[in-house]
Amino acid sequence: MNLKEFSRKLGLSQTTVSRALSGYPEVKTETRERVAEAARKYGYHPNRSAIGLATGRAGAIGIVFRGGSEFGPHTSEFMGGLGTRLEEDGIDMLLSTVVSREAELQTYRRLAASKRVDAVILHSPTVEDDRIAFLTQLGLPFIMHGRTKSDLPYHFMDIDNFGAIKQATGYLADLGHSRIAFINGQKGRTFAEHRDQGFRAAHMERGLTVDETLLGNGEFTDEMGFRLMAGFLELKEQPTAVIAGSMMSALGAMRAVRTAGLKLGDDISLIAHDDVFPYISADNMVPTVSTTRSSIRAAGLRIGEMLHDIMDGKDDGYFNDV
Amino acid sequence: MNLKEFSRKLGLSQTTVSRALSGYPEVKTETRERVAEAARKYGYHPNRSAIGLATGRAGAIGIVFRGGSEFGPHTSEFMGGLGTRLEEDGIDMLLSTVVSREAELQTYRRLAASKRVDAVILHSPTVEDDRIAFLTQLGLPFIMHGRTKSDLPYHFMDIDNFGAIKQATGYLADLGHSRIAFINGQKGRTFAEHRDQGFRAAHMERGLTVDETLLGNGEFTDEMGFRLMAGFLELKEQPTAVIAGSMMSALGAMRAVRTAGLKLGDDISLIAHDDVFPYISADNMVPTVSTTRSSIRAAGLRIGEMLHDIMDGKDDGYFNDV
DNA sequence: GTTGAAATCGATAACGCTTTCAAATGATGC
DNA sequence: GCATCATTTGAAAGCGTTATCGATTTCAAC
Repeated sequence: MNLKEFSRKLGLSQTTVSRALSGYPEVKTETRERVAEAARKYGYHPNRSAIGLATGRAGAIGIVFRGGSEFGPHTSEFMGGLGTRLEEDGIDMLLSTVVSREAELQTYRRLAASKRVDAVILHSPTVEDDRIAFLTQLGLPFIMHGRTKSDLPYHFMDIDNFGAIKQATGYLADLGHSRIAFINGQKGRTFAEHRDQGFRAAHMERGLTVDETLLGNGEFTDEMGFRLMAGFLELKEQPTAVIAGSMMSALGAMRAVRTAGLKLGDDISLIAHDDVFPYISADNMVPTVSTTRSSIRAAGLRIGEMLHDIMDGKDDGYFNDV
Repeated sequence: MNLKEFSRKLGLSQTTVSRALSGYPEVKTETRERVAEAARKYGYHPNRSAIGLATGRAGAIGIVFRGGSEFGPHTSEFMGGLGTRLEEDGIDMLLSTVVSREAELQTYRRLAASKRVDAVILHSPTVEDDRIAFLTQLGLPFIMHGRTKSDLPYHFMDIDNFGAIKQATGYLADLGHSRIAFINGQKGRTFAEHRDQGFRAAHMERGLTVDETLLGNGEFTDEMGFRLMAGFLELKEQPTAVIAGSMMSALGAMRAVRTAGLKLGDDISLIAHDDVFPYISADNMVPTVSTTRSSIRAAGLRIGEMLHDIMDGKDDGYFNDV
């Protein structure tokens, strides 16, 4: 059923019905209710393509994933939060999977040119992220989940990675640990750099020196956690504590500790910093202090909120931390 | 830039350009190439809303997630595979998150009525799944990932859950185990029922009887794996082997075994059946036999393939296993 | 009663594409 | 050369909305 037919059923013009449905003020309350009622009854929903063509807005936002492998549990949680918020405004989420960074940019270009989305969300930023310049130049609005260095102003939403790791490190140091290992994220990623700085800051504040051999970078996988931890344990001077950057690397690190015949909690203390995983219980880290959870789901909700405002034209006031 | 402007630049009519770009045969090869070249050069991409309006096709498929919590690693892998395939046809994936089954159906109604998607993908089927009837009646094409009981014909894509668990169970039984525990998925889910049948079939073939107290159902979480396993270990007659339905429940089960002071591999054998998780190494299950991986990513690819055909009108021949 | 402003409503022109049908061009056979 | 047919191009009519005006109704105030 289309507007024409639907409005004829109501004995009203298309214009009035359209206005009633879109919440414009110049329609009598009584009329509006009658229209809404009929829409429910007949199950009328305006054709989204037609709306898009007439308004120039797609009513959707885009997210591009690279390799599909970025599609981990962090992402899942994030999407859940984001989707919940966007649902309220009737905005859909368009997903694209892509193989390279080059292809990612091409996708943005396509999405923008074909007007499939009104904005995109960027994730997994690197320290120098060319997407900012690209999208700015393209004129496609975006919000970055995370942060990067940029001369251009841009919207972003980030958590305090620096503070979280600084706090965790400080906690261990205050317990008397002087040899603390750190399994950090991939080198080049902004959050990893920030965490690194937090790690160092905690040391500096206490007059401790950082042993560079106790620092490791890599993906947040079980595998990488194992490899890095195993490496630390082979050092002449083993660490007495370790901070894992995610639940996954913590699992791997635990395995390495076990394999080495050591006991977690007694021989080595472990702190896992991560966002909430509903399907992995923190109890899995039994002899462990798990700190600083910053629900990534909440971040999704918040970005949804920002998106809403940006699409409404309220384009300012978001160039800062949350 | 729109078609009008773009075609003027080329000195051709909109008709010809449109045809050239959409691959219609009645356009000279030379002309087609000239158009393609110019499209690249100027970055012209047809407005998707306009195409949708003119053709009646949305160029997108929809997937609805409930609660956002269904959005686990299985899903991630699946989406990766699916997206890769759809990309080729320029079809996008539309995600919706929703809170209840009722809301899910409403979403399908909206997506269909507003012509936002051409088809949807159903996942996590229950034994009696009302979505089949609903969507059939709605006239919205769909493919179910998994299977359900239904009088109506429907497209689906499933793996051999029965066979996988039967094989795993048989393997353990042939090693001499007679008390095998089974941590299965949620009761009511089709795949869980199929797996249950496989478990029983393996016993039956060998003249073994199934001890119902060694069967457990629940979500595939670490937590649930722990709880069920801990329960099994409190029985007078403990199991000597256990099959975990997923990596997550296996992790929980391992924890329960450790907590009980037992040693995996010596006191208890464990088989984890699951699809490939790129970010959890199977090594984490050290003393474990991990069998039967059926890449869920491949399932995504396959469904993308089916979708392609269905949208092309080749609507038959898919009512069977793959 | 009039009148003028405010509140409602409607006719119609976009929006950017596809597609039908007609026209033009090119090739072929005699 | 010319009729015939195949090949290639174009003009114009939709597709289902929104948005811009203009028209009508309502109603309080004179």
